[in-house]
Amino acid sequence: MQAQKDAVQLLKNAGLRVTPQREAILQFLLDYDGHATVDDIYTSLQDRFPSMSVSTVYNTVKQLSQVGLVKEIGVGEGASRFDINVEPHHHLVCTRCGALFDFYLEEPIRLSVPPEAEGFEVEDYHVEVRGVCPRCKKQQVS
Amino acid sequence: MQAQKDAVQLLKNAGLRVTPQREAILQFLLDYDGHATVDDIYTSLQDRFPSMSVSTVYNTVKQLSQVGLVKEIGVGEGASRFDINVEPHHHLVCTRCGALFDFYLEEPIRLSVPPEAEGFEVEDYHVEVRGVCPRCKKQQVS
DNA sequence: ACCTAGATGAGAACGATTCTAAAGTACGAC
DNA sequence: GTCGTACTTTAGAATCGTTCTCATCTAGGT
Ligand SMILES: [Mn+2]
Ligand SMILES: [Mn+2]
Ligand SMILES: [Zn+2]
Ligand SMILES: [Zn+2]
Repeated sequence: MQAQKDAVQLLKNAGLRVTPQREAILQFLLDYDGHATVDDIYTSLQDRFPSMSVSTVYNTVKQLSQVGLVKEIGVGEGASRFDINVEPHHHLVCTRCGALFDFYLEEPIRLSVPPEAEGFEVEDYHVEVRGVCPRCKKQQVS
Repeated sequence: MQAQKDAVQLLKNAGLRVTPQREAILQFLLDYDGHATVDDIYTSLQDRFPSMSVSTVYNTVKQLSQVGLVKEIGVGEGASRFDINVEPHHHLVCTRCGALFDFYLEEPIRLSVPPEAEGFEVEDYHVEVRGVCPRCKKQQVS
């Protein structure tokens, strides 16, 4: 009885037109275990959509973000990553290999806003924890 | 008796060669109230160094970061910003105008690391709070 | 079946950053 | 003070991720 993660239905519910490319991109993200870049998506779908443009991937992930089906994560260097996990959560970033891991805060942050930002209206926040992932730690020389 | 923020001395102490460009860039950041981009620095020093290359600014801020004299802040879209405030602190980012404000956490975060990231070695972290700054709130239509 | 707002595809354009290679300079050694 | 050399600067090309343009195509309502 649990909500089926059907790409077509999700698109329809979001009020987006269902195209083969959109369906494939959303399905890819639903199946993908991790935080895919546009290029990850693009290359993975080359076989099935040899003529799909990289613009289409950009357009699609942007719209999926706008309707809240995915979340864009821009950490450190390089390309944005797209996260099918849209719950509020945060990320560990490996400074060696760029790997990303989800994590959750045990309690929400409490911040002291400086006078010059008095009245700042908080929408949301994201914590980026940098460090060395277990895999890179193992391979370390030192 | 307080530590003089002399650009030349800071460079020497950091073991960096003192060049006019470096001195000017570091001095600019010391005087600048905020979070300057490479282009901010570059354009502001055009008068004094008409032939300075943008590469020099990139090279210099990278080295200043490496020796810990400045901190590179990469929030959201657009160009990196460079922060002369190297104490651990975090940022409010205006999603309308891009303005950046410092803030401090009242207490350090406590995170629950998922099993697949077991053993992740934390180096540091940065909290990016998105929202609407007081100025943009005032100008708002709604 | 038809119409049209919206989507796609190819490639150009863009902004930020890095790279390259040649010419210039800081600074330690003498 | 002069010299040598390792480091720095410069201009421009190159790269990377992303956005834009516009002609063609199509999903989905009528
Ligand atoms: Mn995530
Ligand atoms: Mn700051
Ligand atoms: Zn790693
Ligand atoms: Zn603002």
